[in-house]
Amino acid sequence: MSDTLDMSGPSSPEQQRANRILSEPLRRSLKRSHPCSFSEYLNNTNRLSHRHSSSSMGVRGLLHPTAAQHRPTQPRQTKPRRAHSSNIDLWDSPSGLHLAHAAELLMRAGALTLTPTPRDQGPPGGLGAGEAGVEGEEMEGGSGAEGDSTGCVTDFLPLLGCSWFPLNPGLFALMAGGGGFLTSGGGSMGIAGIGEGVEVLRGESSSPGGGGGAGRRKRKRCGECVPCRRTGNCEECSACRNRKTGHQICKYRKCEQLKKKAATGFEKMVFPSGAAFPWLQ
DNA sequence: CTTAACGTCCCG
DNA sequence: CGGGACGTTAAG
Ligand SMILES: [Zn+2]
Ligand SMILES: [Zn+2]
Repeated sequence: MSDTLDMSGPSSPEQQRANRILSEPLRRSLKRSHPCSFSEYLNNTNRLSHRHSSSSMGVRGLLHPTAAQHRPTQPRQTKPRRAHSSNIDLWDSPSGLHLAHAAELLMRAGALTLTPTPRDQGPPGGLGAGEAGVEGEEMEGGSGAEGDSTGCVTDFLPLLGCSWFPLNPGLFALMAGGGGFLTSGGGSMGIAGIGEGVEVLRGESSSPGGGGGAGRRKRKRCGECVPCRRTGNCEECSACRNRKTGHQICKYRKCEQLKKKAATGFEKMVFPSGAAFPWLQ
């Protein structure tokens, strides 16, 4: 598996982590969809379209917004909240397309074709070894830093040339959701930057606030922004004061990235044109 | 197990 | 909308 895929030595823990991220979820998903999964896949897709009606939860406010949301009975504290989130993560897609396989394929293709992201960053471990002085937490803006990324842009579209694959720009977009950027080049597209696309995909596509569920993964602090680099709790802010019940990190240590609302794969992608969905225009 | 902290609900 | 509470995830 790693014959052709040689990342010039996984010396940095980061790369190892990335490796894991790529392979672990992949494994999982493959397992989920069995060897001879095709029929099953289709079946599941159909099944899923019926909205896993008997999910442990998640139906909460979906049906019977009134009946299901009967919380007024108790002032609170009775915690009739989610009836526990033993929810099995179901891979569903908003558009009805089952992305699990698409994800695997694309990620695979991406991993094999694209060179690993040039810019490495270490959120957890790279905390001290990071470049001190960068301090620019707003490294989000993708437009403008295209110069180097072009290096790892590859047209693997023909590579995938499978007719069965529901090729839809949206899918690509989703793939790139992990923080990558889509670059369109005269008919062909490429994805620059391999992120945690898989995670993004599995991260509950249902409306987050709509009572979808609790499937979303927790984001981790970037470890680069100023607050992240801060050490020690101030013990004075509200978060510090009521840590017992608040379960929140000190306000002065809250990662800048995490302060922003979690973006879904859809919202995350940005095109050179600046439009989120150019093909929809 | 325990601890740290993210996500989300919920109320003011 | 902001802050608090809580469930939950993730790491030790
Ligand atoms: Zn504090
Ligand atoms: Zn940060």
